[in-house]
Amino acid sequence: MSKRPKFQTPTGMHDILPESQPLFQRTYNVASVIADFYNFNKIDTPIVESAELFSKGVGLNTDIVEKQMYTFRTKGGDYLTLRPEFTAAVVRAYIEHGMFNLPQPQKLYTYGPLFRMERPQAGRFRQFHQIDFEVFGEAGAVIDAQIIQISCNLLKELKFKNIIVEINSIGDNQCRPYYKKLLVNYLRSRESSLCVDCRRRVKYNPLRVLDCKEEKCQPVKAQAPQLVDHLCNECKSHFRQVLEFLDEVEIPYRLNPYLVRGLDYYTKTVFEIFEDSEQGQKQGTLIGGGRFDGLVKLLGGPDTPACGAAAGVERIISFMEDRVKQEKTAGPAKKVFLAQLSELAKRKSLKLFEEFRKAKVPIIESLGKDSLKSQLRLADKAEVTYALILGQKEALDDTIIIRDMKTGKQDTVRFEKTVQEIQKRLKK
RNA sequence: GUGAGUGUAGUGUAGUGGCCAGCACGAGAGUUUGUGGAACUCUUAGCGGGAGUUCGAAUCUCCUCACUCACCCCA
Repeated sequence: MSKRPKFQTPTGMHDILPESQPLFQRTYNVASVIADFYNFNKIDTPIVESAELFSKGVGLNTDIVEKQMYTFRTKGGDYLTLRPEFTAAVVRAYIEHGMFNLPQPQKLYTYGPLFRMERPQAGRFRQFHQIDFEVFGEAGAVIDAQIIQISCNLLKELKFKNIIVEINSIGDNQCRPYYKKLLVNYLRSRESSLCVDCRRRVKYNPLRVLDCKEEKCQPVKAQAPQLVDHLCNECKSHFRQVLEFLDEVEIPYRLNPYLVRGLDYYTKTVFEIFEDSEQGQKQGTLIGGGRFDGLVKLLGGPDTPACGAAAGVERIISFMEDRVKQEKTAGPAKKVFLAQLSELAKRKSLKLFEEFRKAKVPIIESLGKDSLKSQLRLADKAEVTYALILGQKEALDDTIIIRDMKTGKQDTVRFEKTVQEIQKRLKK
């Protein structure tokens, strides 16, 4: 790189430059249209929340809370945290505003920046964006399926072709504790065959062992008791129903008994959606989510079932980038360029520009430039259809030249008819 | 937090101990008088930083910083 600039974006954080704005815009637009169709209402929550909201909501011994939160102390002595995820914040809002008193279900969506202090790498940043959907007050398996369907539709609308849903059920407070015991007992018996990390995991987060990619642990994993086999009746039938609904809407899914998510609040259904390709493997989860029936109560609200999903905007966009390179990246092309020459013309140009604004005709100016040549060069680069040339002579005569940039044909028209004349020509 | 790799103008690159660190694209100005797209000319701007080895360092060593990638975990 060049001489290192004095100021740079902090590690893992990025400027979203003009050229990538259209992609973000498009993604958010598609999400909004979908959210609107499925009757989700938009909500925005603050970027900072009480630190405790996340430690309690997400879970004290999750990685996110343990080492990834940006937490700071206010003058008053409160601890605030840059939100590392949406769900806890949206749940807080749901409770705080008594939305449980409104007709259920309440469907909410939001999008914006999130912060996690991890080492950045492909598809992972310290400031990143998610689009988040949450449904409150509906316990039925249809909702789980619908959330997954919405997630898939979002990707489909953004032209993803080979997406695959991985799904699992991690039970609820009835069956999970029992299963955990079973698993721990099993793992203890095989402890010597586990990798170093997993031996530690057995103690504080045994489910995570199922996630381990160490070769050493694979055989142990393979023989481990599976959660699916030990679900209570309710969870079992819930899971079966979710799958039946997915079959119904023909969403391709893959059962992954090892899918465990890193956030403590999940119950029953958990899922992750990937692009089914090599790059997809590297980039990781595009959309992840699941049911969290205990969270509202945990955070002080009434016992309320809920289910949601969150989409990683940067990850989605990184797939779209290659595709979009083929398409035209330029924004809507402007059609008219205003070139001027001399002080008098400059003054009149300033006024003329305003008339174009009032008429809502997009136009590019070049008031800072003096030579006509460089102005026309700009007009050429901008690929406009017409250039307006206002020189000393025209300014004095109250006329203006309209140049057709394609044919090079020029007409002189009355200055006060400029906007009118351009509008007429653009209509053709 | 652990490990690996990379670091030359705005961008992409050449240059592995020694001639003013080249090239391309970009950007800006211009090639007689007020007219773009081509050509030509000029300008612009760089060895991430620091220390060391050496007569001499972009090049070797060390430190540091940054970026990238992987582990972990996740969107």
